[in-house]
This record gives sequence, C-alpha cells and structure tokens, in this order.
Amino acid sequence: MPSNDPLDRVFMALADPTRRLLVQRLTQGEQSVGDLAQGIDMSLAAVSKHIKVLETAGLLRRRVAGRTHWFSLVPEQLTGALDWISIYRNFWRNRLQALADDLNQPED
Amino acid sequence: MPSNDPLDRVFMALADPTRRLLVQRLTQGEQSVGDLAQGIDMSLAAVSKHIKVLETAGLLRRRVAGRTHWFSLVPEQLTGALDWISIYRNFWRNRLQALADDLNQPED
DNA sequence: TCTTTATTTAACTAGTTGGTTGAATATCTC
DNA sequence: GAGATATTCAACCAACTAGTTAAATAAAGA
Repeated sequence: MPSNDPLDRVFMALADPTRRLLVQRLTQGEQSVGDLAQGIDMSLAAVSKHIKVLETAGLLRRRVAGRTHWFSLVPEQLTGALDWISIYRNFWRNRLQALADDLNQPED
Repeated sequence: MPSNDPLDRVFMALADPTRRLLVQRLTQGEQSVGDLAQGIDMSLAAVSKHIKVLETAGLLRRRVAGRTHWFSLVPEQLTGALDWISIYRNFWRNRLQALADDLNQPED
C-alpha cells in the first residue's frame, strides 16, 4: 500500500495529466468509465486504474447501476488540498504586501 | 527524466509529507539545507534530494553563498496549482449553490 | 596547508507507478 | 441459455521514487 495520508493521496492523484483530464470531464456531470475513456489513447483497464486512484483519494464517488459504473466529483478532498496551498500562498502574498507597504513609507 | 509538465511537477512535489514540511518551514524565511533538515529523521542527502524536487518544480529558489545554499519560497507555481483546483472547486460550489437556490424556490 | 563544515553526486536497493494483455465477473438482450 | 457489453482483476514489465552509504566538491578556519 502506498501513502495513507489524505493530502499525499490527493496531490498524488492530481499529479497526472490523464487524471486531471478525468476530473475536468467530470465537471460536466456523472459519467461512466466508457464515457471518460473516450478519446484517451490508453486501454480501458488503464483508465479504470486511474479512476480508482482518484476514487481512493476521495476525489470522486462510484455508483454502480447494472453493468455500468457511474462516477461523479466529490469536492471535500479538493478543498483540503486547496486549503493547504492557500495557507502558504496567503502567507506569501502578505509578505509581498508588507514589503510593498514598507517601500511606500515616507523616507523620514 | 520524469514528467515535464509544470502542474505534474508541482502536484507531485506536494504529494510528499517531508516536502510539505519543508515548504511550511520556508514560510519562516530563507533557510539552509542544514536548517531545513533539523529534526527530520533522514540523511542530509535525502533532504537535499527533496529540496531539489521542490526546486525543479519551481516552488523554491536557491542562493549559494560560500559553502552554504540558502532556499526561499517562490509563489508563482503554487498559484498555478491553486488556480487549477479553484476552477473545479468553484464549479462545484456553484453547482451546489444552484441546487440550494432551486430548493428554495417557491413551489408555485 | 590541513581539517572541518556544508552540501551534492554517484551507485545501489526496495517499493511504487503506469502501462500492457488476457481472463474473470456481472449484466443486458435476443 | 448464448452472445454481446461494461468493467475489473491478475500477472507482468519498464521506469521512477525515496531512501541508503560512501565519495566528491567547495569553502572556511586554524
């Protein structure tokens, strides 16, 4: 088993262009494996694996109906990743702002 | 060489808890390899490699002064990752909002 | 110049990733 | 029930990751 940490898994899941494409496509709404694999030059089994990585990371949810598996996005984990980045990005932005403010001080 | 895509590299770089710790520590300001490695139960060579991964992803900058290498955060690439996530998170939030609005409609 | 300090590089290893193909499972349709 | 459809599972492989230790490089200090 690879990493167990939710942030590890989410960032890892997003570190692949095929998986980011799948996430992007799922913003159009619920889709099946076949739908998602459309136009991707890769075996269905490989796409299925990518989907499983996203699912394990908690980025999407599977609904099985008959022989078809339907997937849709789940926002919570994306939010966790966003929050992590935001903390440090905001820190940095504040730093730059402080520097700018400082430079604008009268020379005195 | 692994992936060449900037987003791949940034998300991959953040998918490791040691590297996220390094980023977190660098919000305290510029630090050397030795500083950064403090308290991390890992060889200096390993920490040095983690730093290189972050550097290659464009998340930090190296300034060599004498025998010491100083590192500091660079915000641009973090922003790229943040933007990617935001696009889809905002999409999702809007969806939920639309649903909520719909449920609040008078029944007519 | 010799030694210590700061860091990287090289060679190696175990485990993981991302793909393949072929078989298995489950469901739908005739 | 037989065949087609949708998808996963298993076994395999090449490439990459994340660590190790030992040696190399470079600069500082005595």
